Amino acid sequence: MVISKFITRKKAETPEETEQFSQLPIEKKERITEAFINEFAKKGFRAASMNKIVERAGISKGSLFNYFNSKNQLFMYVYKVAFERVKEYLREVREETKDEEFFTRFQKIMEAGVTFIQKHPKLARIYYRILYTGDSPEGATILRELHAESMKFIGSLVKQGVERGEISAEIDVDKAAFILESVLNRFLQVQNQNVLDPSLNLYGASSEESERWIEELVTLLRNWMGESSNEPV
Amino acid sequence: MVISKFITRKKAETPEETEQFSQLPIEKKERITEAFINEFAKKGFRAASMNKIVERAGISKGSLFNYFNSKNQLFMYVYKVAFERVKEYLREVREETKDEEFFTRFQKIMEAGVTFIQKHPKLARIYYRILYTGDSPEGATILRELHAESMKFIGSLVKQGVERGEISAEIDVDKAAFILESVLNRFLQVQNQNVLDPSLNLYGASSEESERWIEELVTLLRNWMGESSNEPV
DNA sequence: CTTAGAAATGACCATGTGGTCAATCTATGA
DNA sequence: TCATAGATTGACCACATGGTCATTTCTAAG
Repeated sequence: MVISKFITRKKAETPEETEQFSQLPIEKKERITEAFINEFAKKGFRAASMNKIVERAGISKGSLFNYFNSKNQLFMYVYKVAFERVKEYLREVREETKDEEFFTRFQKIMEAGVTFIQKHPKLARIYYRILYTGDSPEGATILRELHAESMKFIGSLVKQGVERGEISAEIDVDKAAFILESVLNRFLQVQNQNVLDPSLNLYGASSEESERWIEELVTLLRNWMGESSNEPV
Repeated sequence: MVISKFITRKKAETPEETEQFSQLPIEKKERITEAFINEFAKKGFRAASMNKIVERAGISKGSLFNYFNSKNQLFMYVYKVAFERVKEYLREVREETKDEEFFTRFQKIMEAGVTFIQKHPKLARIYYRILYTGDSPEGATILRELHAESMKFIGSLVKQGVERGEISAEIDVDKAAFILESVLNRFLQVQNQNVLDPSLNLYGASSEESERWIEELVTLLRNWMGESSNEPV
């Protein structure tokens, strides 16, 4: 019966939405997508229940499996949606802060990150979940892409900062990018995960509190790595 | 039948090992614990299968549920074991590097982290998993404790560094600790999660490569925040 | 109003889950 | 040798899972 494995396979599993699903009325599509995101954000991939999703979305199971061939494909679709939104957002921020001085720019990027998480906490949860559960191998692929983009983004900022003389010229660009990316990532993480936040009181903090934190962090970083710093070893 | 809920409850669920389990021959205990760790590291809490664990450990299901009252309690036990080992390790490193200069100390701590992950990759996986799955609420409690410890640890290092004049005195200790902790954490994360490592080539890197990376990172940090740095704003 | 084709449905399936417990085995002491 | 108490077992349970598909419902053209 090995052959049947190949014969009965319906379609390749792509992250793309099925034709049938894409042709649905927008309102219904959105309601369903919302239900997907909620369930995956709450439970992660593996524990997410197709039955619950069906229930939340108010459609029948048969329909769901007409729209998507498998749980995996459904997840890939959700993930792709989230991914696109994040990329879009990154692009906007980069454009908006194009002419700012390096550290001001970095500060605004951090603030934008906070805003994004506050606006889309569910998507953030999905992102942070997939990172470590590693449930869905294809998800990992997309994630790698996303992360690479983020590193490239920060890396280019740093390089530009050096060229403009806003950052000490002798600095190792890659390492500096790594450090900045670490701080940025960690900060957003703490905003999103109360587990990590026993003493900082940043989880669920107000925008004002977050912004003050960011400002102080950036001030610190600026004094450390700003171009007026001492000569390197 | 609400009452039965309380009457039939066997024991409070503590992370402690059961009396019965603790009295097992050490060899058997270790074999079983190993099986636990393997399964949880591979699948995470929710997807880990008690049946598989039983199979791996070579014991019967009845025995397993004699040793631990529930999957949750079993997980708590495993987690506690891992937690103790990490704490123990942290303590050692702190003691060993007591008299070093701040940045040298920080460097050694990073190296120690890498070593730990290389020695106990499974435990690291469990740690990184539980972070975001949030499956087990009690697990989150322990995790918070661990993280708080790590922050306290780095915080005290920084304070000491300032007192000794190895770090610029005007620096905000909390923020500096946050930054250092971010970098440390991120670095270890990248070592452990290939998803995060598209360009850095640190995942599964040799000790030598890791150490060179660490050295360069620390050099950078030292030049930025070392006491010979420029005056703060 | 009829009817053909598409869309939606939910009962159903095999499989796997965490957890139980009466029956069996084992080791010790008399 | 037997009796007894504790440890060990695995068949068994109710339930949930992802996925299927024969049937019903909807829709729109003739």
